[in-house]
Amino acid sequence: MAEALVETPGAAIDDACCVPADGQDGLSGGDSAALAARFKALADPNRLRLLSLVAAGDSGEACVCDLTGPLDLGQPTVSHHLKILVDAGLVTREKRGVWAYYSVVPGALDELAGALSAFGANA
Amino acid sequence: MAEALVETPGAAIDDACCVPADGQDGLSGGDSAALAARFKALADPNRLRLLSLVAAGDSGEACVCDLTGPLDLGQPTVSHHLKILVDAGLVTREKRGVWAYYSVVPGALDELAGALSAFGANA
DNA sequence: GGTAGGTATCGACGTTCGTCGATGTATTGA
DNA sequence: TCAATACATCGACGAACGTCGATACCTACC
Repeated sequence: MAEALVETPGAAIDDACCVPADGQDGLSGGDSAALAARFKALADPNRLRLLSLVAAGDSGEACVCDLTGPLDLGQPTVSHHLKILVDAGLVTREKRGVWAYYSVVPGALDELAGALSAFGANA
Repeated sequence: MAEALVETPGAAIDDACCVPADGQDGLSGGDSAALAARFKALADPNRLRLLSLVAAGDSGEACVCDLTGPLDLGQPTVSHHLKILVDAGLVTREKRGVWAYYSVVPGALDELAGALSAFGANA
């Protein structure tokens, strides 16, 4: 890191690039797919706001009717986004009576944060 | 930039759900859009593998020809994905001679990781 | 039983995304 | 000068996504 200048031109420039391929450096296909699936659940502004609202809820939870108002979205759309967050393993659904309460899965976001930090640690 | 996460903790439950939570509890629209834009850049398995390969490169950098092989993608597609990562501010492009070297922006992924941890801290 | 309210699911629509082949641009070497 | 290489851009195609209205499901209350 921190070496901007290249090696001397001319000599090592013939086939200097395109050498590595020394085994599988990066993520495996399965790992990248699993990670990407969870990042995809976070790749929407409304879902991020849902997650924020749920985490800021009274005891870390909120019901659908609390979430339709601040988002300017219809109730089916909010329910759809919540299902995506549940399928990604980021929030859980608990039905109490008529209402459905959503809460953030403990550690799920920290796990993703750790994966991100691991990327930067290599640089 | 994307700092302020949540304030104004929710109100107490009366006898029912749906207390409108008058203020803006969660992320603002702009913050959520900015965060979602960067998560969207991570929401693809091939881009995650690109990021991993770049970070695992020789001095934290790699050129396009190093990346087309392990990914089973065409060169235009790899270039397209790299452009998305550059536009998201996650990697930088530096052209040296004929080759274009990509490297991970220091701190960019840690910033995202911090935003994720802030979500979980509220639960 | 019947009614009312909260939530999930379904079908459809327009938009965005991922991928590719073809082509353009820039740099190197003969 | 010309040819070759490395990379970016363009145009197009199919698939997936976000949103909505309509509707079905389920629980509570009369």
